[in-house]
Amino acid sequence: MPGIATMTQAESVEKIIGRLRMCGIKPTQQRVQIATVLFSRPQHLSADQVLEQVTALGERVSKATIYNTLSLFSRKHLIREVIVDPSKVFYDSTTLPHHHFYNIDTGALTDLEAIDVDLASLPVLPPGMIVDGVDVIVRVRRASEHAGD
Amino acid sequence: MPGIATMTQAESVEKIIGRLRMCGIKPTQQRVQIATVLFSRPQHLSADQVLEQVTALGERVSKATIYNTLSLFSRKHLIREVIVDPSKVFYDSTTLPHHHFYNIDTGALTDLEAIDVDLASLPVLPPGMIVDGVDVIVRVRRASEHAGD
DNA sequence: CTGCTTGCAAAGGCTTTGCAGAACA
DNA sequence: TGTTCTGCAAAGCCTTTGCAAGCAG
Repeated sequence: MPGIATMTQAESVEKIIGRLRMCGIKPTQQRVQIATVLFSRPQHLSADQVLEQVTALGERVSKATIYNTLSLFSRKHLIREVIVDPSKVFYDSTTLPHHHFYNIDTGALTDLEAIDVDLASLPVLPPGMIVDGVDVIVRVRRASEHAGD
Repeated sequence: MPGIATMTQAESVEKIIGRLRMCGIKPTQQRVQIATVLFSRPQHLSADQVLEQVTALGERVSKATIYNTLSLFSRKHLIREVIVDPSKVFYDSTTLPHHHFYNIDTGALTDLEAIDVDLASLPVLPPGMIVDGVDVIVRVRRASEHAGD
């Protein structure tokens, strides 16, 4: 165990393993490391940032595995993909329903829980279709920013 | 003027030029062609689809120009970028406020106007920040679809 | 005419893939 | 021990960029 292990709740490794198993995910070493980073606290991370943080923990996981694992976790609803920009996919470690602020200027993504989306007013879905999720992204920017070029 | 000009309201070319000028966009031939495609009816098109439709009109516009122009139009708020998937950016020719259904299975994007987003409940924004836009994407899929792998 | 635009093709960034070796049950 | 996962590197896709030639006002 690396010396910096105490920087996150490394002691909850067992909990993380349980969580993975509960979702039908085989808890390999890399997956546990990635999950440890994701669940150390609620946050939004890009694939690259996940890689950086795993590396910062003194572990080595390949980029391919990062992508595969994040994709697997999303598919299993362990985390949620938040798409704010064509080339900026974040993985949100909080699966509780909430929405997001996206700061266009800085690229920062923050949580937003006080917004109401009236799902009751949804039109009737085509037969056999179900709602998989609702994403609300409030894009904000500096007021003084130039809107055009 | 190509013979297929009547397939869309080619007669509104002047209106389109006016619209571009009103937004401070120099109405070049390519831009008018692209705008003609976009505004022929309310729709959501990817860059590639715009290129296809322009080509279908018998015109030739380079891919680079398609990208540059769509980006310019968005920046000038003539159209709106809708990001539903990391590699699926649509350009919405309807700028009236509305939201979207995204069919995960088929990739189809459709309009949705009956949803209420209670913007009044937005938390206070940091000073100097303004809301640039609110995107609501309701992701739907076939009920029988397998959720995991 | 002068500057902005276009087009081509190459470069760029992020993500996926194929296959051999390693790890897990 | 068999299957699944990992890592590397190459390939892939979409988008952006640089530069010379062309169009708009």
